[in-house]
Amino acid sequence: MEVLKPSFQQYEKKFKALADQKRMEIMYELCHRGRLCVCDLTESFGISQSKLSYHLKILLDANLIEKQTKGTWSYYDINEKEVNGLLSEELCCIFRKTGNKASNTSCC
Amino acid sequence: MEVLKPSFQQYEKKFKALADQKRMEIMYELCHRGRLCVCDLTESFGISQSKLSYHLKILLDANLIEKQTKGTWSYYDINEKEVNGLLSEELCCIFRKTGNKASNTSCC
DNA sequence: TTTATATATCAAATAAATTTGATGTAAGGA
DNA sequence: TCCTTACATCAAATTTATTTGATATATAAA
Repeated sequence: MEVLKPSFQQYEKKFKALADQKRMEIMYELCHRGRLCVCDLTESFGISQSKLSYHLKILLDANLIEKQTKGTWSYYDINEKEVNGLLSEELCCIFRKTGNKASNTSCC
Repeated sequence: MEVLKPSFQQYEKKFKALADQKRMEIMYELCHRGRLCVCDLTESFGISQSKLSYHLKILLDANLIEKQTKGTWSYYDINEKEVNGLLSEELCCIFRKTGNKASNTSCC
Protein backbone atom coordinates (compact mmCIF):
# COMPACT_ATOMS: atom_id res chain seq x y z
CA MET A 1 0.00 0.00 0.00
CA GLU A 2 1.41 3.28 -1.07
CA VAL A 3 1.44 6.31 1.14
CA LEU A 4 -0.46 9.15 -0.48
CA LYS A 5 1.51 12.21 -1.30
CA PRO A 6 0.08 14.75 1.10
CA SER A 7 -1.25 18.13 0.13
CA PHE A 8 1.53 20.45 1.09
CA GLN A 9 -0.64 23.52 0.94
CA GLN A 10 -1.76 23.23 4.53
CA TYR A 11 1.80 22.75 5.72
CA GLU A 12 3.00 25.66 3.65
CA LYS A 13 0.58 27.92 5.46
CA LYS A 14 1.71 26.71 8.85
CA PHE A 15 5.42 26.90 8.16
CA LYS A 16 5.04 30.31 6.56
CA ALA A 17 3.22 31.47 9.65
CA LEU A 18 6.05 30.25 11.84
CA ALA A 19 8.74 31.63 9.56
CA ASP A 20 8.88 35.07 11.09
CA GLN A 21 10.64 36.23 14.20
CA LYS A 22 7.82 38.42 15.43
CA ARG A 23 5.29 35.66 15.04
CA MET A 24 7.59 33.24 16.79
CA GLU A 25 7.87 35.67 19.65
CA ILE A 26 4.09 35.83 19.81
CA MET A 27 3.95 32.04 19.95
CA TYR A 28 6.62 32.00 22.62
CA GLU A 29 4.78 34.58 24.68
CA LEU A 30 1.47 32.74 24.42
CA CYS A 31 3.23 29.52 25.23
CA HIS A 32 4.62 30.91 28.46
CA ARG A 33 2.01 33.34 29.62
CA GLY A 34 -1.08 31.61 28.26
CA ARG A 35 -4.11 33.36 26.86
CA LEU A 36 -3.43 37.02 26.12
CA CYS A 37 -5.35 39.89 24.61
CA VAL A 38 -3.98 42.06 21.83
CA CYS A 39 -3.29 44.92 24.20
CA ASP A 40 -1.07 42.70 26.39
CA LEU A 41 0.91 41.73 23.35
CA THR A 42 1.16 45.28 22.06
CA GLU A 43 2.74 46.21 25.37
CA SER A 44 5.14 43.29 25.43
CA PHE A 45 6.47 43.90 21.97
CA GLY A 46 6.31 47.64 21.44
CA ILE A 47 4.85 46.90 18.08
CA SER A 48 2.06 48.83 16.40
CA GLN A 49 -1.44 47.51 16.86
CA SER A 50 -2.22 47.07 13.18
CA LYS A 51 1.02 45.21 12.70
CA LEU A 52 0.21 42.92 15.56
CA SER A 53 -3.28 42.27 14.21
CA TYR A 54 -1.76 41.39 10.87
CA HIS A 55 0.61 38.86 12.40
CA LEU A 56 -2.04 37.39 14.66
CA LYS A 57 -4.27 36.88 11.66
CA ILE A 58 -1.58 34.94 9.87
CA LEU A 59 -1.09 32.66 12.87
CA LEU A 60 -4.84 32.30 13.24
CA ASP A 61 -5.39 31.45 9.58
CA ALA A 62 -2.72 28.81 9.91
CA ASN A 63 -4.65 27.43 12.85
CA LEU A 64 -1.64 27.65 15.12
CA ILE A 65 -3.46 29.90 17.56
CA GLU A 66 -7.05 30.25 18.64
CA LYS A 67 -9.13 33.33 19.25
CA GLN A 68 -11.83 34.04 21.76
CA THR A 69 -13.77 37.27 21.80
CA LYS A 70 -15.18 38.78 24.97
CA GLY A 71 -16.80 42.15 24.51
CA THR A 72 -14.29 44.33 22.74
CA TRP A 73 -11.39 42.16 23.80
CA SER A 74 -9.83 39.44 21.69
CA TYR A 75 -7.95 36.75 23.52
CA TYR A 76 -5.47 34.56 21.75
CA ASP A 77 -3.89 31.29 22.79
CA ILE A 78 -1.80 28.48 21.36
CA ASN A 79 -3.69 25.77 19.50
CA GLU A 80 -1.95 22.93 21.28
CA LYS A 81 -3.29 20.13 19.16
CA GLU A 82 -2.07 21.68 15.92
CA VAL A 83 1.27 22.80 17.26
CA ASN A 84 1.99 19.46 18.86
CA GLY A 85 1.15 17.68 15.64
CA LEU A 86 3.54 19.87 13.75
CA LEU A 87 6.56 20.53 15.94
CA SER A 88 8.94 18.23 17.73
CA GLU A 89 8.80 17.63 21.45
CA GLU A 90 12.16 19.33 21.68
CA LEU A 91 10.41 22.60 20.98
CA CYS A 92 8.45 22.26 24.16
CA CYS A 93 8.85 25.44 26.18
CA ILE A 94 9.40 27.41 23.02
CA PHE A 95 6.33 26.91 20.87
CA ARG A 96 4.70 23.87 22.42
CA LYS A 97 2.97 23.96 25.74
CA THR A 98 3.06 20.26 26.41
CA GLY A 99 5.63 17.57 25.92
CA ASN A 100 4.95 13.93 25.37
CA LYS A 101 1.72 13.33 23.53
CA ALA A 102 0.64 10.33 25.59
CA SER A 103 1.23 11.78 29.02
CA ASN A 104 0.44 15.32 27.92
CA THR A 105 2.73 16.70 30.58
CA SER A 106 3.64 20.33 30.71
CA CYS A 107 7.29 20.84 29.99
CA CYS A 108 8.05 24.17 31.57
CA MET B 1 15.51 29.26 37.11
CA GLU B 2 14.22 31.08 34.10
CA VAL B 3 14.22 29.58 30.69
CA LEU B 4 16.27 31.70 28.33
CA LYS B 5 14.41 33.24 25.45
CA PRO B 6 15.88 31.43 22.51
CA SER B 7 17.33 33.09 19.46
CA PHE B 8 14.60 32.73 16.90
CA GLN B 9 16.88 33.50 13.99
CA GLN B 10 17.91 29.89 13.52
CA TYR B 11 14.30 28.74 13.62
CA GLU B 12 13.23 31.44 11.22
CA LYS B 13 15.68 30.11 8.68
CA LYS B 14 14.43 26.56 9.07
CA PHE B 15 10.74 27.38 8.95
CA LYS B 16 11.28 29.70 5.98
CA ALA B 17 13.05 26.89 4.22
CA LEU B 18 10.13 24.57 4.85
CA ALA B 19 7.54 27.18 3.95
CA ASP B 20 7.45 26.46 0.25
CA GLN B 21 5.66 23.73 -1.63
CA LYS B 22 8.52 22.97 -3.96
CA ARG B 23 10.98 22.65 -1.13
CA MET B 24 8.56 20.46 0.80
CA GLU B 25 8.28 18.22 -2.24
CA ILE B 26 12.05 17.99 -2.33
CA MET B 27 12.08 17.00 1.33
CA TYR B 28 9.34 14.47 0.71
CA GLU B 29 11.21 13.00 -2.21
CA LEU B 30 14.47 12.73 -0.30
CA CYS B 31 12.58 11.29 2.62
CA HIS B 32 11.18 8.48 0.52
CA ARG B 33 13.83 7.81 -2.06
CA GLY B 34 16.89 8.65 0.00
CA ARG B 35 20.01 10.34 -1.30
CA LEU B 36 19.44 11.89 -4.73
CA CYS B 37 21.46 13.94 -7.14
CA VAL B 38 20.23 17.17 -8.65
CA CYS B 39 19.54 15.51 -11.99
CA ASP B 40 17.24 12.95 -10.37
CA LEU B 41 15.28 15.76 -8.81
CA THR B 42 15.19 17.82 -11.98
CA GLU B 43 13.57 14.86 -13.68
CA SER B 44 11.08 14.22 -10.90
CA PHE B 45 9.86 17.76 -10.76
CA GLY B 46 10.16 19.11 -14.28
CA ILE B 47 11.67 22.19 -12.74
CA SER B 48 14.57 24.16 -14.18
CA GLN B 49 18.01 23.31 -12.92
CA SER B 50 18.88 26.77 -11.64
CA LYS B 51 15.60 26.94 -9.80
CA LEU B 52 16.26 23.60 -8.20
CA SER B 53 19.75 24.66 -7.17
CA TYR B 54 18.28 27.76 -5.60
CA HIS B 55 15.81 25.79 -3.53
CA LEU B 56 18.35 23.17 -2.55
CA LYS B 57 20.64 25.91 -1.34
CA ILE B 58 17.93 27.29 0.91
CA LEU B 59 17.31 23.89 2.44
CA LEU B 60 21.03 23.33 2.78
CA ASP B 61 21.65 26.69 4.44
CA ALA B 62 18.88 25.87 6.88
CA ASN B 63 20.72 22.64 7.62
CA LEU B 64 17.65 20.55 6.82
CA ILE B 65 19.48 18.63 4.13
CA GLU B 66 23.06 17.54 3.62
CA LYS B 67 25.20 17.58 0.54
CA GLN B 68 27.86 15.20 -0.65
CA THR B 69 29.86 15.82 -3.78
CA LYS B 70 31.22 13.04 -5.94
CA GLY B 71 32.94 14.18 -9.07
CA THR B 72 30.57 16.48 -10.84
CA TRP B 73 27.56 15.06 -9.03
CA SER B 74 26.01 16.55 -5.93
CA TYR B 75 24.02 14.22 -3.77
CA TYR B 76 21.52 15.53 -1.30
CA ASP B 77 19.81 13.85 1.61
CA ILE B 78 17.70 14.66 4.63
CA ASN B 79 19.54 15.80 7.72
CA GLU B 80 17.67 13.48 10.03
CA LYS B 81 18.98 14.90 13.27
CA GLU B 82 17.88 18.43 12.47
CA VAL B 83 14.55 17.50 11.00
CA ASN B 84 13.69 15.19 13.88
CA GLY B 85 14.56 17.90 16.34
CA LEU B 86 12.27 20.32 14.59
CA LEU B 87 9.23 18.42 13.37
CA SER B 88 6.75 16.22 15.15
CA GLU B 89 6.77 12.47 14.93
CA GLU B 90 3.45 12.73 13.13
CA LEU B 91 5.31 14.10 10.14
CA CYS B 92 7.17 10.86 9.80
CA CYS B 93 6.84 9.60 6.23
CA ILE B 94 6.43 13.12 5.03
CA PHE B 95 9.52 15.01 6.06
CA ARG B 96 11.03 12.78 8.72
CA LYS B 97 12.69 9.51 7.91
CA THR B 98 12.45 8.03 11.36
CA GLY B 99 9.80 8.01 14.03
CA ASN B 100 10.37 7.70 17.72
CA LYS B 101 13.60 9.26 18.83
CA ALA B 102 14.53 6.54 21.29
CA SER B 103 13.92 3.54 19.08
CA ASN B 104 14.86 5.39 15.90
CA THR B 105 12.55 3.16 13.91
CA SER B 106 11.75 3.87 10.33
CA CYS B 107 8.13 4.84 9.89
CA CYS B 108 7.43 4.08 6.26
C1' DT C 1 43.42 19.15 -25.39
C1' DT C 2 38.80 19.55 -26.72
C1' DT C 3 34.20 18.54 -25.50
C1' DA C 4 30.32 17.26 -22.79
C1' DT C 5 28.00 16.87 -18.49
C1' DA C 6 26.55 18.34 -13.79
C1' DT C 7 25.87 21.87 -11.00
C1' DA C 8 26.36 26.66 -9.09
C1' DT C 9 25.98 31.53 -9.46
C1' DC C 10 24.53 35.94 -11.23
C1' DA C 11 21.73 40.02 -12.47
C1' DA C 12 17.36 41.56 -13.95
C1' DA C 13 12.45 40.92 -13.83
C1' DT C 14 8.59 39.49 -11.30
C1' DA C 15 5.86 38.23 -7.45
C1' DA C 16 4.79 37.97 -2.63
C1' DA C 17 5.05 39.51 2.14
C1' DT C 18 5.41 43.24 5.40
C1' DT C 19 4.99 47.86 7.18
C1' DT C 20 2.69 52.15 7.77
C1' DG C 21 -0.78 55.30 8.83
C1' DA C 22 -5.53 56.09 8.24
C1' DT C 23 -10.08 54.62 8.69
C1' DG C 24 -13.89 51.39 10.10
C1' DT C 25 -16.56 48.74 13.47
C1' DA C 26 -18.55 47.19 17.46
C1' DA C 27 -19.08 47.03 22.46
C1' DG C 28 -19.36 49.36 26.83
C1' DG C 29 -19.56 53.23 29.84
C1' DA C 30 -20.86 58.15 30.85
C1' DT D 1 -26.98 59.33 22.58
C1' DC D 2 -22.20 60.40 22.53
C1' DC D 3 -17.52 59.05 23.78
C1' DT D 4 -13.91 55.91 24.42
C1' DT D 5 -11.56 51.70 24.08
C1' DA D 6 -10.09 47.48 21.61
C1' DC D 7 -9.41 45.61 17.64
C1' DA D 8 -9.74 44.77 12.44
C1' DT D 9 -9.14 46.22 7.81
C1' DC D 10 -7.48 48.87 3.96
C1' DA D 11 -4.47 50.91 0.30
C1' DA D 12 0.00 52.55 -0.72
C1' DA D 13 4.86 52.15 0.04
C1' DT D 14 8.54 49.25 1.03
C1' DT D 15 11.06 45.10 1.59
C1' DT D 16 11.99 40.38 0.66
C1' DA D 17 11.70 36.12 -2.01
C1' DT D 18 11.38 33.75 -6.38
C1' DT D 19 11.92 33.03 -11.25
C1' DT D 20 14.33 33.36 -15.50
C1' DG D 21 17.87 32.91 -18.75
C1' DA D 22 22.66 33.49 -19.25
C1' DT D 23 27.13 32.45 -17.86
C1' DA D 24 30.77 30.25 -14.89
C1' DT D 25 33.22 26.28 -12.91
C1' DA D 26 34.84 21.91 -12.32
C1' DT D 27 35.19 17.10 -13.46
C1' DA D 28 35.48 13.51 -16.57
C1' DA D 29 35.49 11.39 -20.95
C1' DA D 30 36.91 11.33 -25.85
